[in-house]
Amino acid sequence: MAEDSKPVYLRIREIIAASILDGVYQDGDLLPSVRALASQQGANPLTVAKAYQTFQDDGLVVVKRGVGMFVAHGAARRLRETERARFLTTVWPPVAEQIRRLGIRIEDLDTQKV
Amino acid sequence: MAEDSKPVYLRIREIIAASILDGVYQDGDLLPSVRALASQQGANPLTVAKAYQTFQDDGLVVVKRGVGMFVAHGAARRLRETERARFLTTVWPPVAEQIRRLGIRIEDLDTQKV
DNA sequence: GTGGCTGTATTATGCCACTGATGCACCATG
DNA sequence: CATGGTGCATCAGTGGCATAATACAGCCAC
Repeated sequence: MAEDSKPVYLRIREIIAASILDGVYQDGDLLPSVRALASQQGANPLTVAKAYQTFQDDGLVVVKRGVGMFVAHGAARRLRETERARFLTTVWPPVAEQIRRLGIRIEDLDTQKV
Repeated sequence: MAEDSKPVYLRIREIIAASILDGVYQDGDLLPSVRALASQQGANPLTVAKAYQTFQDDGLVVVKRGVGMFVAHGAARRLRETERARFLTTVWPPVAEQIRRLGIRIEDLDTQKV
């Protein structure tokens, strides 16, 4: 009843973004091919391509046609900044309101463990 | 690019839930009619009805056909419990992970103000 | 140059959630 | 019983998403 079943291409986008943010793929690294990631995730190559497309639009990945997709220069830093801004302005406010409304204490939330 | 554009019936569901949790409508109170809430929210009556339907399924609102919808007995308490459980198991974990991944400090988040 | 790997364009199809318009069933009030 | 308010069932339209089957274009190692 929540937001579990999001579009596949957005799910895959988050997987890629998380990998970049966590440093699995660093500046200049070669990313998994659309076909490889597709078969790994059990999705259609075009769906994966659609996920990659969103990063291309933001200039976070560079395409070398015939070779593959590479992490753009400073992608992790830029991605972290934009995601951080998006989180603070879009994600957090409703979450905070829900915390207040439900009477949840901050101490009850594991903020270190995860 | 986040979860801003959710289905209308879920948006309206949240509005109703928030009103109940905040005590705007208490046990036994008459809720706004589907048509009234629809015109107020600029939505279709059926869309509002679909939102109300989710509450009926959980026994949180009682329908008196030809009269209106009423807040069920103990609805606020039960709603708070289920929403709290859902928040802790479904909503919070990914949020916490994002906080960690983005390197956001808890002190940066307004948890009192909102 | 050939084979094999990349990303991409094209077209078509199926699916499902969401939304909407209309009409009907029910009830309180006078 | 007539009126005007309820909720609800039915049918249909729309759009986004995912998949599929091809085919094409670029690059590299051999």
